[in-house]
Amino acid sequence: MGVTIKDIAKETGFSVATVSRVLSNKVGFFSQETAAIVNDAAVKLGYKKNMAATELVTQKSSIIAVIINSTKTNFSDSIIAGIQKKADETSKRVIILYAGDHDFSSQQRALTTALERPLMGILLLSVDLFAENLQLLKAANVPFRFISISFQDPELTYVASDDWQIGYLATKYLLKKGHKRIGLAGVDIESSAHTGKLRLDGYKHALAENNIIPQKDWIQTGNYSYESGLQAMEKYGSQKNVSAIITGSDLVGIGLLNQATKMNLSIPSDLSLVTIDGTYLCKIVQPQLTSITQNFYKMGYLGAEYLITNHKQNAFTDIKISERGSVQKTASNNVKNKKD
Amino acid sequence: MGVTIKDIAKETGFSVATVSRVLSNKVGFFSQETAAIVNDAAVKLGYKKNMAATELVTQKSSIIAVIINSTKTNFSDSIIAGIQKKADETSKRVIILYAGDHDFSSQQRALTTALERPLMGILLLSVDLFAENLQLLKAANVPFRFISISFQDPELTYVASDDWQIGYLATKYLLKKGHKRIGLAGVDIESSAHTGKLRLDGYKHALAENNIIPQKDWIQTGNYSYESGLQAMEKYGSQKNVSAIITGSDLVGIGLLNQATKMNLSIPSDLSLVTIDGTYLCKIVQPQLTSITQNFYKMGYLGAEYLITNHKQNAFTDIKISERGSVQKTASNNVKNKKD
DNA sequence: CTGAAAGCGCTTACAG
DNA sequence: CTGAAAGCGCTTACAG
Repeated sequence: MGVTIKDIAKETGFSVATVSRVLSNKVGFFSQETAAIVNDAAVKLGYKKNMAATELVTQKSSIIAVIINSTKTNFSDSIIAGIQKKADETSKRVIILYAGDHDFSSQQRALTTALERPLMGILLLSVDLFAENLQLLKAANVPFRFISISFQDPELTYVASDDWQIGYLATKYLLKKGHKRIGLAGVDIESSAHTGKLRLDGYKHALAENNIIPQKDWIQTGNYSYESGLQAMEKYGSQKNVSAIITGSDLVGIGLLNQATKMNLSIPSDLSLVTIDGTYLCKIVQPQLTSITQNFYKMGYLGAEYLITNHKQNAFTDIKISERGSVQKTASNNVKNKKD
Repeated sequence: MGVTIKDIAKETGFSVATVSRVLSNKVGFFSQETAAIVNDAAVKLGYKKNMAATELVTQKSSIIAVIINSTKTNFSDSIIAGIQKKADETSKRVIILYAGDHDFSSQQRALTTALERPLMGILLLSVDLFAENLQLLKAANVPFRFISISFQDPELTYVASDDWQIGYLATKYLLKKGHKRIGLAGVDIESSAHTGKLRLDGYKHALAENNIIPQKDWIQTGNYSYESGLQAMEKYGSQKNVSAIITGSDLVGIGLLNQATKMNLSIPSDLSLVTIDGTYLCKIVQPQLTSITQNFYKMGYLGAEYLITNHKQNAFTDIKISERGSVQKTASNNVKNKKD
């Protein structure tokens, strides 16, 4: 159907071997004149390389497969931008595969689609793999790395934020603002990734440093979704057991914000909010949300780099506090409203 | 490296031909017993088909490449979900390629990555292709179809909403609510896709039916972005030349909403808003935005279907009005505030 | 610097 | 129902 190197060989009188060498730029194996003739012919005939053939014979590929959840992880765009950047710099190709919304067969489909062809490696963006699918991945003998979530399992390398530090930092920040009754909402502590658990630990550690023992109802777990935010706020209730809340994601933060408004609590005067992620969503709500901001772009960039260079270590990317409008300093009125 | 059909042939004593037939399920070409033996061996050896080889020999592929902008098109998830659904139903594979943010070389990279291998077809999600890249695509002799934007060029088939109807419907809706000074903000009328122009036409048509001639400053074009919304609202100013505004996308609507708040205008009492798209963003802002809601999931589903079945016609998916909290009925106070 | 030839892992007429 | 063989479009030792 299409134009092949054979056609170019015929057109130019060179052998397919020479044409191949020119076209895949095996420097030193051809003269400039030959190259010019072959390249001209290629353009003239509208040649396009069939990578299926190349991949078959070389048994490798310049393709990085990125597997992502189809759920609203509004930060994946930044991660992908980072991956794409590194890929461009190193002449790699990026294809993206949707793995559904924590759905076993969608995950498997994505994985299979990726593994069915030669691949440079696989990057998984906050995909919490089912055990069987993880086996599939491990067995495939293809380099892979997780991005934005971390694991205990030493076989599972990752680039992520230091989630313990995130929990710790957010809590310290609120403590410094005078808050003592600080909630944590919407983090997932059931997942096989230990992101949520780490954040919880960091949070507890910071509180402990200030001799505060969190009440049970200060911690409202969830799954990082908008709905988790709504539900958490309902649980907190309007009695204001807490004066500030750390939310597990921007969407949780917004859910909490909206539910609070519905309960006639106003942010930040009645309740302070610090959200984890710091994506554009923080800026398009009112008030804008103060966040522990993750460097998603860098995560992608570094993830791709480590995959390409076959680096084996885990890595953390930087986090920072972005002050916007959802946290208020509080002095002593903390204790006043305390119910217990 | 990996296990091949040759290994299975050796293991089972059958020829590679037979193994191939079983594994690719060429019914009628093998007995059940053979199938059982071969399949068992495949599982036992951990066989994984090398699609590069299959694609090379069959000269075709079950892969649908989806090309999307890396910008915040927050509806692409729904479209992709629709595509994925149809693909699953018909045993097709979906790979996604990011085409950057209206960037020539990113577009080209995405296109090339796709075209470099056998492909079932290409779906382009609101990608406004540069002329040269469009040539590349047309020349490639691979079926393709645009989703969510439409064109005049008969070679460019699409599945989208009827954008004229969107403009018309939104305007009619506001007219029915008593508004007479109605703005249109954030639509792009420069693009090669004529989405923006169509919406503008529909808007004008509806106004004309009510003998209203839009003032020049009622129409503030843009590029569907959050910033377009902010800027448009600044242009409208607080004098309230308009009593209601139709916004070209949810992000435009939110930008407008936030800028209006900053200008001490309250929605909907001072200004009504109808946004076009109706994604989840409409529900996470306060007040929630009334929208002309597009059926993105269906767009994806239908787009994939038409691509697969080689259907040549364009198609429109349904639109509907989703009433939330950003439009107020107005009786006569329209004219009072009018400046001119 | 160039070419002839083998081979990557599959599929599929053709013959039986 | 099964097998031998050709071939998809490339790459790359090997020989010159």
